[in-house]
Amino acid sequence: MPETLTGRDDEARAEQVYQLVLEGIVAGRYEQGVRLRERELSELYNVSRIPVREAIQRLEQDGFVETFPRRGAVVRKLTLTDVNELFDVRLCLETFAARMAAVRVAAGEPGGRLQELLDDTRQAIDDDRTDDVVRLSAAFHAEIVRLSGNRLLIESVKPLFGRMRWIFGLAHNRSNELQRDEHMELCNAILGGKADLAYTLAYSHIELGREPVLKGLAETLGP
Amino acid sequence: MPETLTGRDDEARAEQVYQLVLEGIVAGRYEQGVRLRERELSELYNVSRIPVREAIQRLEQDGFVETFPRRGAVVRKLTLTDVNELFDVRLCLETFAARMAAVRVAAGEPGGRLQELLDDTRQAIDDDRTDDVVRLSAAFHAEIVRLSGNRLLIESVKPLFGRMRWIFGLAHNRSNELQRDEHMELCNAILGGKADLAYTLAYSHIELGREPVLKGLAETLGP
DNA sequence: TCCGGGCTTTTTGTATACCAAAAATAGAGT
DNA sequence: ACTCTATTTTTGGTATACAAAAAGCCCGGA
Repeated sequence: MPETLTGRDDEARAEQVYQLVLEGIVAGRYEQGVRLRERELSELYNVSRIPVREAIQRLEQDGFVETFPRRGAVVRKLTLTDVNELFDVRLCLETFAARMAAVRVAAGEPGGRLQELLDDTRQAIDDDRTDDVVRLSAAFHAEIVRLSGNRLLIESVKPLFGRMRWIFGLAHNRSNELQRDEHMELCNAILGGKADLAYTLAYSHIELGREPVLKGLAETLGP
Repeated sequence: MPETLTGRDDEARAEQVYQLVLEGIVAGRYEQGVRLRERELSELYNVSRIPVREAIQRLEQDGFVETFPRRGAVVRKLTLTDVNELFDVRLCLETFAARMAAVRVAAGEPGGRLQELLDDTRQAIDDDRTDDVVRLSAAFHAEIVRLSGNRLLIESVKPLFGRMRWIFGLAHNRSNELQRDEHMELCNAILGGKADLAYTLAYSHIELGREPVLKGLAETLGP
C-alpha cells in the first residue's frame, strides 16, 4: 500500500512530501544513491510535480539529496568525511550556542525546556524507549541553540540537525547513560550561568560523540 | 525599460531570476518590506511562475526575503540585531575556517588564490574601483573558507556571505587600506601555516568590522 | 468620526497538460 | 566485446485553470 496524503489535508502538500521523503531516507527505505524521480514521487504521494519539486529543493538544502542539472535528485551517499565535517561545524556553532545560552541565563533570561527535556530523557532511558531517547537528545541540543537567542544561528544549525538525525539513525551511539550525564552537566552549567564551563562541556560532549559515530558508520558502510 | 531575460538562454531561468531579484534587493531597488508577488516578477522577467517560486525559495534560504504561508514573500528588514547575529556567527565559522586553512597549507595543500586576490585588491584600491574592492574583499573571505576544505562549512557560510554583501552595500565600511593590511597579515599567517595566528587574526579582523558596520547601518536606518 | 462586519478582489498553492532538450537506454553494426 | 546511433525517459519550463486564504474595500452603525 503506497502511503498517500489522506491525512490532514490542511497542511501544505510540499511540506508533507518533504516529511515523507525525509522519513524514507532516514529510515533507509530510500537507499543512498537512488534517484528520486519527480513523476514517480508525485504519483506515489498523489500530488502534482510542483510540491515534489519544492520538497526536493528543501531536501537538497538540508543535505539529504544532491541534485544535478537535467539529471534530477539523488539520495546523498554519506561518507566518513561528511561525518567529520559535520562534527567540526557542530563544534563551531554549538559550543558558541552553549556559551551564549549561559550568558543569557546569567542575564536573567528563562532557561526554557532544558531541565524538562533532561527529565524526559531520564524517563525514556528507564523505559527503554530508544527512539524517544534519540529524539529527546536531539531536542536538548536544539534547545540550547534556541536559548542562544541568535536567530541566524538557529537557521544555520537546522541543516546540521537534519544530517545528525540521519547519521545517528545509521550509526549507533555510545551509552545513553553517559550522554545523559554529560547533558546534565551541560544543563547545570547553562542554568547556572557559567559561560566558560558550558562552552568546554559542550565542546567535549560533541567531540566525544565523534569517534563512536565514525566507528558505527564505518561498520554500516564497509560490510 | 524592464530588464528581461534576453541574455544567455542556456542558463537556468530560476538562477537568472534569483540573480536579478538579488541585485534588485542589494541595490535597494526593491526596498525593505515590499512584497514580491510571483505574477509581478514572472511578468517583469518574462518567465513563468515556477522559476520565480524557485528563486524566491532560494532568496529566503539566503536571508534576503521572508515568506509567510499564503502571503508570499517580503524583502526582509535589516536590523542592528541582524548585523550582530551575523558577526557572531561569522566569528564562529570564519575563524575556524582560517585555522583549518592554515593547518591544511602547513600539511602541503596549495594556497589557492589568496595571494592573487590580495594583489588584485591592492590594484583596485589604487585605481579607486570601490565596487571591485568590496567584491574582492568578499572573495578573499570566501577563499579562506574554501581552503578550509570543509564542504559543509562552505555550504553553511553561503547564506552569511549573501547577507554580508547586502549589509556592506548599505553600511559603509571602514578604511580599505586598514582592511587590506589585515587581509595581508591573515594571508601570510595562512600561507605560513600558522594556525593559531590565523585564528586570532581572523577573529580580530571580523570583530573590528562590527562597530563600523553597526554605526553605518544605524545611520541609514534611523534618518 | 471612527469602528467593525461582510463583500470583492488579489494572490498563493496546487493541478493538469504540454513541450523542448538533455540523459539514459536500447539496439544495430562492426 | 565495443562503439555509434536511434529511441525512450526524464527534467526544466510554459500556459492555463481553480479553490481557498489574505488583503483590500465598502458600507452601515455607534
